[in-house]
Amino acid sequence: MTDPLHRLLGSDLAADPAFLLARARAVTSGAANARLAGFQLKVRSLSVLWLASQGFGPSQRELSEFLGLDPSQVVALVDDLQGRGLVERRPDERDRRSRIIVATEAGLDLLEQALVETRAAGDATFAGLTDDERKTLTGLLTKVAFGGRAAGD
Amino acid sequence: MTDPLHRLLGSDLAADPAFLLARARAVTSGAANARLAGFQLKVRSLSVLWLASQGFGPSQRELSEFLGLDPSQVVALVDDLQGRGLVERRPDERDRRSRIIVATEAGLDLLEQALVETRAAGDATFAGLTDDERKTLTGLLTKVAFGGRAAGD
DNA sequence: CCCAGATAGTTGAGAAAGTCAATGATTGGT
DNA sequence: ACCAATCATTGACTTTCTCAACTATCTGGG
Repeated sequence: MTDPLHRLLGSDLAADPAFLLARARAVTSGAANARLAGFQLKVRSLSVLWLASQGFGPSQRELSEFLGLDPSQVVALVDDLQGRGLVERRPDERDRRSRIIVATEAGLDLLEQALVETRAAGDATFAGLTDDERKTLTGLLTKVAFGGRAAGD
Repeated sequence: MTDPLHRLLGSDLAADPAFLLARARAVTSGAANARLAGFQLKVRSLSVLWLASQGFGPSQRELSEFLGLDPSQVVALVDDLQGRGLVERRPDERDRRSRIIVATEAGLDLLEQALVETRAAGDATFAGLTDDERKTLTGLLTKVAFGGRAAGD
């Protein structure tokens, strides 16, 4: 085996869900980031842009909580996207402390192109799975990622 | 809903496997790290200790590749564990460039205690899943994490 | 109305993690 | 014996994470 991975696949660690999660995430986001590099985006910034483009009008706090990021990280992310004219910070009429993040036309355009790339990256990294398996995987991951607050709850 | 997560669960992002992987990983490793704090360990260092304790005698390069880390990160990890007397760097008789990492008695003791904690953390974070679902999840994750080089190949 | 306490966003500092190039020792092939 | 490749290590540098502070604003109780 020129492949040192093979040997350690028999370890108990290799069967640990937390470890597998970490490695799978590294693989997928690495691949996605590589494909997004041309757009000056990463999965992080793309996620913000994406959420800003579907009519939800998320506040920064909502982004922070949904993405699992510190509020200050969201500030940096939005600063960057706004500086490039991809999103806007709009006032929230109900709460003047809050800012609503919404994608601009340019943001929507870029998003559309970027999603083509990430879908390609996803197809590559999930190539070993059938369509059914992918659905199963996303279902299970949703439960883990949102502590049971899945669609059915 | 006091819970802002709920609203954004309907977004396309919420159905994206790469995003779910990132969030699920953040949840699980966050919980595990919290439980490991008392041992001055994190999932990273525990993984090294674990792999060093099962008779595989991994070299640092193997650790680096298996864990998906830069070799220099492994140096730091092993330095720390070795400095605390939990692992040793042994010469590889076949290749004197290489160092074999193996857990000490103290390392094995600590590992045993630490694994109790991580199992508890795992039970908590995967509480929403049945045993069958957990098996399915680890199977699918293995394929993603190791690009198809799973047990059966 | 006014106050107290909580919350949204922002800033800045410091720790941890990730990336990359260079180096010395060693290996294997020719 | 030589040369390219490999392993571990170091150091520099960037990115990401985590926290504490601060301002502006909201909410609920008197």
